[in-house]
Amino acid sequence: MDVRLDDLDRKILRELQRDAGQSLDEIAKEVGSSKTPVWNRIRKMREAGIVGAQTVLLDAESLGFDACFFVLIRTSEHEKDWQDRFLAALKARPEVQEAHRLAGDIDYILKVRVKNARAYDTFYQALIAEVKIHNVTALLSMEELKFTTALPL
Amino acid sequence: MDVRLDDLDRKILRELQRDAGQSLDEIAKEVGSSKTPVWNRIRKMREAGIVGAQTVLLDAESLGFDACFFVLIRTSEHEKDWQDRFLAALKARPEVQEAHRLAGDIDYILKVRVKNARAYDTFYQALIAEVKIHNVTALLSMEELKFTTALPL
DNA sequence: ACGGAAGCGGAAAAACGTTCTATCTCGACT
DNA sequence: AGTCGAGATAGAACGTTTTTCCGCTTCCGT
Repeated sequence: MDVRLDDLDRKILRELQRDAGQSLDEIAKEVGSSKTPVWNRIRKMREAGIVGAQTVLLDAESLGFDACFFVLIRTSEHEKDWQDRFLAALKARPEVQEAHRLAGDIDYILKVRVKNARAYDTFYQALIAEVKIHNVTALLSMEELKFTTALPL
Repeated sequence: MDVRLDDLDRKILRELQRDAGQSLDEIAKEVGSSKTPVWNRIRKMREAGIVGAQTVLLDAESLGFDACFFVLIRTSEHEKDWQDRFLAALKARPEVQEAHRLAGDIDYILKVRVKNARAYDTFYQALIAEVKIHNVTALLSMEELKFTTALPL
């Protein structure tokens, strides 16, 4: 079920990333093809899991989300059970927008988006009450200089 | 130009975040309204800049982007001119998916998505050749535990 | 050169976005 | 309390887009 992508596929993906709202005709014109092949290729890439969710990006600030933290986590616990509970806690909390397990010194990094610093503290207290964490450093974002979900194809 | 959001607006935004591909009828049924108000409200929120770009999320791994780094940057330069050049460099590089200016000890954090560790090194060398940076720490992601662009409304 | 599979462009059918209009709701004012 | 007006709503109407279908071409293996 794997799909080998050619140049046309990549052009289509580029267009979809740029604006998923445009019509097939527009995409077809842009990539130099016609409607049917564009449609078939998108369908295949969807089935293959290359193309995932279609979404809109909302402006966090105008919705009152004024604080964004990057949270660096060190833990002394490395058993499976602890990991499972930690992961479940992260997935259950919508303010956690991103979570990565890292190589090296620091074990995890989270990106947490909340309404204000107090909301972050509430989140933080709830998290450390739920799972044991050795060391936490929070980095507060003052300004989002760049944000994109697009991959450079 | 500001829009005060009511409960219906938030329901619509929640649906759009969940799946921006569904039809107006589906959204209307889900939020308990009809097509026209849903359409008008989305249009207004678009104009107000609350609703931004519509995009698809692609699977980075199946497209060969196997490495993701978080880059912590300290600099000794804090003049306007340096900042401008640094910002321009970040915006020009598509592998930089996210960049924040931070409060405190560390000045900037970047999220950099590349095909492999070598590609990261290429990026890193190019960046430090372009702008003077005092200290850099790269955190390598082993596993993306969670990713969402959705805000918790 | 031939056969077959895969991909293509264009046409038809179904679904959808967008506009319009009449109706409804709700708050302000007398 | 009653009335008026602004703004929002449901539903129908219209034009566009998606999705399916089909015949044609291209390309590869034999």
